[in-house]
Amino acid sequence: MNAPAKASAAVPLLHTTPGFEADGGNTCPIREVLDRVGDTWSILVIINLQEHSVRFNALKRSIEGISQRMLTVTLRSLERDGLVTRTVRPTTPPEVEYGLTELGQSIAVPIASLGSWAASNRDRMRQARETFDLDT
Amino acid sequence: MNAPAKASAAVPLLHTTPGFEADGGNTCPIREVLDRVGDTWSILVIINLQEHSVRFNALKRSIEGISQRMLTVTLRSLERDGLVTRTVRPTTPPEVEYGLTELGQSIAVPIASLGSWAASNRDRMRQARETFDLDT
DNA sequence: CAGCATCCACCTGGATACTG
DNA sequence: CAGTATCCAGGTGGATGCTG
Repeated sequence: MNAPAKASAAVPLLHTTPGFEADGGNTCPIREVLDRVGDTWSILVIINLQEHSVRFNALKRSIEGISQRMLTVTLRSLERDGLVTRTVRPTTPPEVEYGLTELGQSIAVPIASLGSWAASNRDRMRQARETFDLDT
Repeated sequence: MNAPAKASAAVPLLHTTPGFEADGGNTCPIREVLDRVGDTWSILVIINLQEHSVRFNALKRSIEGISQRMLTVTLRSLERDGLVTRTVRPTTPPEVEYGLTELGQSIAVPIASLGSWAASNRDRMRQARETFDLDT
């Protein structure tokens, strides 16, 4: 997909798994990414934009429970990180369409695989919880 | 920090991507999983346990910046969710080993792929940020 | 329609001190 | 060694009301 050319240059590896190098001062890559995308709504927004661009209120309707404020904040943050595009058509009333950038599309892939895991295993996690809480 | 066990019901699909179904009342699977694993330390702990079991203080040393409290809390939470095992050997001083369950090993896979993405693309995200902030 | 502004309750996680 | 207990600052996100 993207050129991983300069990969192992800068960061000293403390772990073998890519993306989890701890380095002095800098957070490891995956923490940095999760700090931006690991909030309550970002991932849901990304998934909802994966197939096609969507307008603000349509997006709001498709993500159950999200407030207007949080949708705005989340979209702004994703746009800032280069994952989402914002297109305004100066009609009346205005139409604003949000879509994924190439970068946004690419992160949707690993996110989707985490989603698959979640769909297959959340019941197992729930059961583990109940069992654990019984022993308390 | 306790969540009373609530109803688990059949979930209607609202989106096509597995793991992202929105449903009334129930959170979609991936949000439920991220609510447990998306905190500051869980993922780092999982990765550090992936290769072999590790004792408490060794784990603490290998995760830069984690406090004793947060390591305890995180491990307890992961154990509760059935991702981590805790083995106590009643020696003096006590030895406590933490390792991944089968479930824990399986989630490490999608997490690792997200880690790869992060390693390859965090620079792009950083650049997007800088560019965005300049226009503001 | 697509926001922004404000106020605020809650939760996360850091610092610190003490224990079997 | 492997925790527990307590206190507290800062951030996250909900509710509400107003605008071009």
